[in-house]
Amino acid sequence: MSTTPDLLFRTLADPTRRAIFERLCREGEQTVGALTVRSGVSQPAVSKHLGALKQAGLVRDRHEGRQTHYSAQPGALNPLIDWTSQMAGFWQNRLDALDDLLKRMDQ
Amino acid sequence: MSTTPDLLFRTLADPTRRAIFERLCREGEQTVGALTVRSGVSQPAVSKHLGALKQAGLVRDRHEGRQTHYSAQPGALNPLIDWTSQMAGFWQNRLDALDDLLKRMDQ
DNA sequence: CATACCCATAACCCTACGGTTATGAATAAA
DNA sequence: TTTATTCATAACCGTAGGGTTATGGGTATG
Repeated sequence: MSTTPDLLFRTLADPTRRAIFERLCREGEQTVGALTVRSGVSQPAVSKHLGALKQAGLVRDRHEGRQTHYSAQPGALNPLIDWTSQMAGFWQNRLDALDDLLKRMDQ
Repeated sequence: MSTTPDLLFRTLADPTRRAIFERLCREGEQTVGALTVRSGVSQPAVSKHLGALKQAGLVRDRHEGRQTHYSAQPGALNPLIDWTSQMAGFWQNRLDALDDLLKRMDQ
């Protein structure tokens, strides 16, 4: 039983937020300041996006002195993977059923 | 090169719309009227969602008399699958690099 | 022809939410 | 201790978009 992918889809729907998550996946742990550079938005905006990503379980934070390091938590993508393969599975099942039907009609 | 999953994420982010797509995947082709029943929203709302799904390539429509039949187009999920495995891949690469580093330090 | 049905579109409303600036708490540096 | 830095939160604004009702075009039915 996979948990609902609802929050995951909503969280990843925003391009800016998804870009931040992609950077964390590609480049590993980053501070808020580092993520703000070339994000195209202000530091508070980045903080809010990181908050949303954290609530969705997509990132972890680690405090060190006055800076906060964020890192991706890729296991959180599993419900998404489950959902897509489930959808593909339903499709395949109906294809198999159609195949069966055609075979029986063929006899 | 996978096409951008942006439109896909945005389209699937809405629960009502995603529920319609799920029904089409599970139960196969449906008319707008059939989809409206138990969708929890009005017929125009369903039509708008189907329009969005169609624009994202997630469904196809087929006109027959005065009714329109919609069916899921699961191949359209491929960019999503590509994106998730790419993210998982970046993660794995960085893990491998760390592993290498630890091995070299161990010598 | 008149009527009923199915769907799409238009016009509108309202909320969610992504952006901003302002500010403060916590920590490092002078 | 004073000053500077880093981040999070608050308060606010504007817009995108999902909901509704109203309506019309196209097709089947009486």
